[in-house]
Amino acid sequence: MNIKQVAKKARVSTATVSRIINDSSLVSPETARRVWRTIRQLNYHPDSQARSLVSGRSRILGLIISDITNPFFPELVKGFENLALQNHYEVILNNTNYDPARMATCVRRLLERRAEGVAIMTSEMDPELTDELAKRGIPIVFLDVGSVRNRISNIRVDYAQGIREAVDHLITGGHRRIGFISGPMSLKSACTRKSAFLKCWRAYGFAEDNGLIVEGNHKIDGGESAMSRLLQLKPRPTAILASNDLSAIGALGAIRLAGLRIPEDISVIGFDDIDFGQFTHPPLATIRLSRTELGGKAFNALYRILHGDSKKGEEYNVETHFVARESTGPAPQPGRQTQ
Amino acid sequence: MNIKQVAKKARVSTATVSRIINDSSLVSPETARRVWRTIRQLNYHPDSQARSLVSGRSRILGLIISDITNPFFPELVKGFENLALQNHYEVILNNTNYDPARMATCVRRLLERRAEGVAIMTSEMDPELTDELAKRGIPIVFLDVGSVRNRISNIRVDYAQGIREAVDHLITGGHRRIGFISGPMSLKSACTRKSAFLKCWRAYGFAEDNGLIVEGNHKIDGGESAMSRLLQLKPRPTAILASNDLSAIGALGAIRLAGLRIPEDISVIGFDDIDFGQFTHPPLATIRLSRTELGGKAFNALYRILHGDSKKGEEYNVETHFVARESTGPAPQPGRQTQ
DNA sequence: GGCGCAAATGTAATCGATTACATTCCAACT
DNA sequence: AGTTGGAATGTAATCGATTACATTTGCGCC
Repeated sequence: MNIKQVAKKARVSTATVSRIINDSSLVSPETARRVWRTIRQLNYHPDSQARSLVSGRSRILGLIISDITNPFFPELVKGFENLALQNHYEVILNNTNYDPARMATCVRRLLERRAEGVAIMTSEMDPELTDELAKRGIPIVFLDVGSVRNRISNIRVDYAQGIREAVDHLITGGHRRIGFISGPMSLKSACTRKSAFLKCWRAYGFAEDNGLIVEGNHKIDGGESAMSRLLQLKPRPTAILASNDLSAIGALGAIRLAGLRIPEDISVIGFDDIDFGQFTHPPLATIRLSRTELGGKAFNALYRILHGDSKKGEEYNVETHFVARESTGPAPQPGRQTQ
Repeated sequence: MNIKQVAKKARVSTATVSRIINDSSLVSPETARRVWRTIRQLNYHPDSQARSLVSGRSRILGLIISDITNPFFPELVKGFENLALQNHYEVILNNTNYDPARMATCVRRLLERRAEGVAIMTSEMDPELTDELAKRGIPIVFLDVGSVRNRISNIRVDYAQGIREAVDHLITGGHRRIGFISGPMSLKSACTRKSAFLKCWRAYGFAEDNGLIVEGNHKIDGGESAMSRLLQLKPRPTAILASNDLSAIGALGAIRLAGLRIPEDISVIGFDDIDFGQFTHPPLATIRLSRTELGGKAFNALYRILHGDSKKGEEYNVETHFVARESTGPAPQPGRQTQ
């Protein structure tokens, strides 16, 4: 079922069939109709490998993430993929599983498949690997990476905005002792979030009190243990900001386990706005980061480079915003603090 | 950076380079070393499109699912992908978003990419589309589809086993009125689960009481509203089985909202064993369906067909098992039922 | 020394498309 | 009538690999 068989059956040359598949404008309408009928009859599907071999365009994009089972990523993938498919690109999804060696494998495979562009959101990125890609002129878009090398585009996440809104909200509610549960410091994105928090913190003139910042692991159990450490502080923090929603959900559990009430005793705010946050008890206030938008912007960045509408190395921006839900309330009166 | 340039630089023919890339046994070790050095120097990566064009093997597998943002799927994808990558296959992931038209697009794209095999776990599968694939001899594996046409392999999920274990557990605890929150009846998998429950139900000699079976939507909000309907029954059910964990989590919320305690007033059991279930309050008992295993078996089924180790149309099996957690307990004494 | 054989390597056809260039055909214009 | 031009279509080179078949080389043996 190749182009020759179609050409033969329709009594035209392969060139004509090819023209019809790609752009019928150079072919008489009558011939086009006849050939289309043959194509349908034979159920012909052009071989994209052959097409891209000669055209030099694979119509494949790579998307490299850490781990699809991390609830942060599915929406991002969906946002990227939907746009890609609409624009007739195929997406090859790569999970590095937080393993640098696997990352190298991913890049090699994308090179062999002749991917036209690559979007990357992982911590374990060896600069040599990006050079591999860059050397071949393959556009790269990083998502949420602090410092970006020359000629590599970046989608910045404006953490500061959302954090400012959240802290404003807490301060308006009378909170002054705010704890922070960070992600694992081995993860670049966790560091970025922590330093955005710290920066906001200092901007409010608060002293940097290390006891109020504890490290979790961006998972629920890490949030639980981080929170139980925070609960031992005296005076206890009246509000908690977590580096992601999973940590915050863990914190909810630890607080409840300690016999305290949310938000009467402690307010909790997460980060990301994963779906589950709406259904925790109480529903989790959070800072929304639209991952669909993040994925979509990553695709657009690549698309614009591939179509010459923009240069490599541009910066894009995704905003974050505070989402109020029932897990925050006014600070408890100092005297009434239980325990 | 193609094979010719490597051949030229290493002063050998392209055939020799090709042999070295694929299987050096026909080449003198000395030449092989020299050519490998050149390959590394030039940073040559063979073009997989060209390779598969002539070899007739794309080393691409398709994986078609409904929606990656549904927490059921990420682990399945991971299980499939990990094995595929280990065996040097590339995976093209397709989300149909529950849209039959999009499903058709997915299949067409996989045909054009000359995928060597396709694994499918969706409801919206038009038999014409599978025929398209089957006609071209592309092996297909369905995951968890009730009735399967000839020459199509199937990974069966043994729902009965897990449900039996769960119901046994409840009955041992004295429960006799057990409600069931089903998924949307528009989804084939939801129907399969419901009928497995009903079958088990009848096997225990219980009368089929339609009031005890209400339809949710496999999401949290649907579980909430289904549960609040179940709470209006008199006498109220003392235990609930849900068609998936999200529905069960919704049920937990509705029960708490009604001022009842879990498990003292009502026991709840979910289905799937998603990660979140461990962190609900109380932790959610569930019926575990290993999605990693499901994905892995799907790959193995395809792999064995592609390597001639098995025929098309074989059946595989994935077990399900009850996982006890704190959301179940003994049935409340009839007299002591509140409200 | 010549023959045969195996190991090492090369030559060229091939996969299925695209596309530059060539050809054919017919209408319009001088 | 002859020339021109453009529309429609065809011919054949090309993309980057693999591989059947051909060739070269070197060694052992009689």
